[in-house]
Amino acid sequence: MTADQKNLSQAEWKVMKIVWELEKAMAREVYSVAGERHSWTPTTVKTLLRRLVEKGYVSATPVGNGFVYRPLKGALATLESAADALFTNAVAGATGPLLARMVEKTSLSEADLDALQSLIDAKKQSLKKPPESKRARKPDGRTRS
Amino acid sequence: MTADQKNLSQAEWKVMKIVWELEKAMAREVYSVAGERHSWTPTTVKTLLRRLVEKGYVSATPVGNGFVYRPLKGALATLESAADALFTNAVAGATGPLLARMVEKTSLSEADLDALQSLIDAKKQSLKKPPESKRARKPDGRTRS
DNA sequence: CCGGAGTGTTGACAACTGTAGTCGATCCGT
DNA sequence: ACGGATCGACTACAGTTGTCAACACTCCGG
Repeated sequence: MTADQKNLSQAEWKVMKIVWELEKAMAREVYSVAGERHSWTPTTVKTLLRRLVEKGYVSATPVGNGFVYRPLKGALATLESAADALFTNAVAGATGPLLARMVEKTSLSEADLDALQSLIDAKKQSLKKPPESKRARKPDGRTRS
Repeated sequence: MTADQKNLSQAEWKVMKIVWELEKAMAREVYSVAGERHSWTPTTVKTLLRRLVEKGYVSATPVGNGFVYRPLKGALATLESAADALFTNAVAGATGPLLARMVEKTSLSEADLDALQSLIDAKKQSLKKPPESKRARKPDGRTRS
């Protein structure tokens, strides 16, 4: 599915980031951004770009002499699976503190914070109330004790 | 620093996880756990273990014919820097949703949730109150009322 | 004291990464 | 139409990673 078989290497991630940022990027742009951001020669970027196409992360639609590169996988989804992998390596019990640190050192918008808060509230609820499986109960709120 | 120059590869992470779990592990144990967990031959594990020692992630104190392996870097710290790297690859604005997803799909204890909640509350505060940054109100007294 | 069992060391090797040069095709301005 | 600027394809190459087999060494039980 939206899953990615092939993993990205660090350098590839950097290029992907640029592609995601540009949304639809022409070689030139990618080269220059990558150039000043990582001091990579154009050739290096070309190679990485090619590998990304091979791995199916970006599409290259021909236009003019070259291509226009476009991300095929969403940034969020990709990051998510990377995060998943990370948590897989986490020793049981370390996930909590880990998340805490991450929340701590990441600058978030108010909306993000709100979202997280509700998430947490919800989780707390399902902890208190025994894992009654599908709490189909639509959040009509007032669970009033 | 507690920082790690060398990065761990996936396979290495898996071994590290075992070492962290065992806390102090003898070859035998690592081999067997790794064996049934990833169907690796002992030799493979030996190699990984050696590389981990080289990279400074585990110590090998001689005992008997072999060694006792012990983690040198804490699991949390290591995970943390991995998480850091991950966020570095994140496109601006994706961090919030990413964290949300992570919190969502991770099972957390009540304590963890509480911790996160306070973190979030704190963050919200500092957002509302102008980023007056270092409000290092040091009790040198007389802030004059 | 000896031999088997368990360990670490070496050596291998293919695939994947990080970086980049060279070359021929192509496009645009003049 | 021509030449310079671009661009992608191909090639290269050292270093890292994933997996192991062979071999040599040490320790314990008999």
